[in-house]
Amino acid sequence: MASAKPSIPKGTRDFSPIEMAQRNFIFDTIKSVFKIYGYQPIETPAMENLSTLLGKYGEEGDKLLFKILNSGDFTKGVQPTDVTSDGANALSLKICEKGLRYDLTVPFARFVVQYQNDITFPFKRYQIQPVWRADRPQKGRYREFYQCDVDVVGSNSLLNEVELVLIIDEVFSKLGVNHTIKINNRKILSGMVEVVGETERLIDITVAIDKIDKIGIDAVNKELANKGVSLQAIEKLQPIIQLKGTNAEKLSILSNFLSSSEIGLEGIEEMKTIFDSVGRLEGLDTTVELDLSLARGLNYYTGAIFEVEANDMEMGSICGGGRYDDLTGIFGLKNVSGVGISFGADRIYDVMLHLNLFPESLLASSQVMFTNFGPKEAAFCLPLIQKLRAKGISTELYPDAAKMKKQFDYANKKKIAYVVIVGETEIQSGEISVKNMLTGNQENIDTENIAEYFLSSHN
RNA sequence: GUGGAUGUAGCUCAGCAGGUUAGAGCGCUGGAUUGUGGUUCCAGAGGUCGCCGGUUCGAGUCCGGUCUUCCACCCCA
Repeated sequence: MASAKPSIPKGTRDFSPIEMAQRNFIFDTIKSVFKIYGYQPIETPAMENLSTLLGKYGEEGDKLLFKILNSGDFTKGVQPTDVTSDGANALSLKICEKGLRYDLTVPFARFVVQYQNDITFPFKRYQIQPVWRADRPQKGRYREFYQCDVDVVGSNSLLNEVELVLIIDEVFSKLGVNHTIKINNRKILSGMVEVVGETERLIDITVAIDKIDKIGIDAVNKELANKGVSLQAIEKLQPIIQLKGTNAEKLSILSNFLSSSEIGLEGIEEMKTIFDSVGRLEGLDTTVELDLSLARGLNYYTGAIFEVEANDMEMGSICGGGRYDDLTGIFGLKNVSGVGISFGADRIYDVMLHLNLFPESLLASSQVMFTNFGPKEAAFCLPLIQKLRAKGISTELYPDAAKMKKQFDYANKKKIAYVVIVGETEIQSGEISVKNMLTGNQENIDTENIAEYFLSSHN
C-alpha cells in the first residue's frame, strides 16, 4: 500500500537546524532588548475562549479566526435547520467554543484583567509566541507565525510611546535591518473626519489617501466620491490628501486644518511631544515619519499608531502597534490604558535572509571538531574535549573512525572553524595538531594549553 | 473571500504542431589521494514529469478537476 505523501497544512512551515539558528538569533536579539528596557515575559495558551477573541479585530478579523471543534458530541443541540438557515458562521459558533489566538495583545488584555490584583502597574511585559490566522498564504504571510510583543499597561504617559521607538530602533539596528517607522494617531484621524463631516467614512478616507502615490490625486478623489464622500468634504480634504514635507510642516498644516476639532488637536499635541522627544535623542538609526494613511484595521487602537517597514525590500510591515485606551474595559477593567508593539519575526527573517544579513557564524554547529582515528585515540581525546566544553567552547568528536577526507568534509560543511588531529604521533609527543579550516594553517599545541589556545584565538 | 499565474532529479531550470530508453548546471556518492576539507580530474546513483480523471493508436506536452507555491485586491506581522 502506498503511504500518503507527508505534508503539513497550508501556510505552516518546518524549520531546519540552520533556520532555527537564524530564527533564534532574531528571537534572542529581540528578547535581550526587551529585557534591558525592563520588560518581563509571560505566556498564554495557544487557544482562548472564542468569546475572548470575537469582536476585537473587526469583521475581517473575526473571519480569520481558527475555531476549534468542541470535544465529545459537538452536534448535541444542533438542529438540522441550523446547518442550512444561518450559514457556516452561525453554525460554527454552536459547535466551537475555543479558537486559536489571533494576536498576543488581546490575550494579554485578558491576562491583565484576570490577574489585576497580582499585577504591579504600570505593567511592562513581553511575549514571544506563535499566533494563527486563516488568511490566504503569500510571501510574508503565513497561517502560523511568531509575534514578539512588548506592551506597557497602566500608564498614559507618552514616554512609553517614545520608549517603543527606542526599542524599535535598537532591535533593528542590532539586526542590521534598515527601516522606517511610520507614526500616525487615531485622534488626528478622528478629528479629520469630524472637520469634514464624514465621521462614518474614516476607513474609506484613509484607504483612499494611502493610494495617492500609486494612483494620483484625481483617482483618489474619484474613489472618495464613489465611496459616497460628499463633494464638499472631498474639497476640504485636498490639503490633507496632498500633505507633504517634514513632520513639523505636516503637523503645522494639520493643526490649522484641525483647529475646530478638540480631539484632533489633542492628537497633534501627542505627536508633537513624541517627535520632540525622539528628535532630542542622538544616534538613532531610525527615520520616524508621520504618515496619515496609516490607520490599522485593528479597531481597538485609540491614540498613536506605529508601523515599521524595511527600506531595502518590499515586505509590508515588519512591526506594528499602537495605544489602546480601553482594551481591558471589554473584560471589565476600566480606565487602564496600554500601548505596545509587535515584531513580526517571520517577516524579519524573510527580509534578513533576502538581504543576507545573518552572521556567517550562526551556521557553525561547533567551534572545534576532533577527528577520530579509532577507539584508542578517541579515548585519549575525550578528556581534552571535556576540558574545552567546560570552558564554554562547543566541541564535538567525530563519532566514527571514518576516512580523514570524510571527517574533514563533514567539518567543512558544518562550518566548524578548527579541526583537531590526534593520532599515534600526537599521543606520543603530547602535542596535538590543530588546523584552522579558514586559513588552512596547522600548528602543534601542547595538550596542556589547548583550552587557552582556542579562547585566545576566538576573541 | 475575489481575480491571475505556477508545479519536470535534493536545488535552479531546459524539453522540438502531442511520437521510441526525459536532459543540463549545481549538489550528492565513490575513486585519483590507506593522516587532511574548501580548487582540479574521472566514474556513478537519483525523476510515479504535483495528484486524479478525460481526449488520443500514443500525453511531461491538449482538456477538466484538485492540491501546492506565488502575484494582485483585501487585510496585516
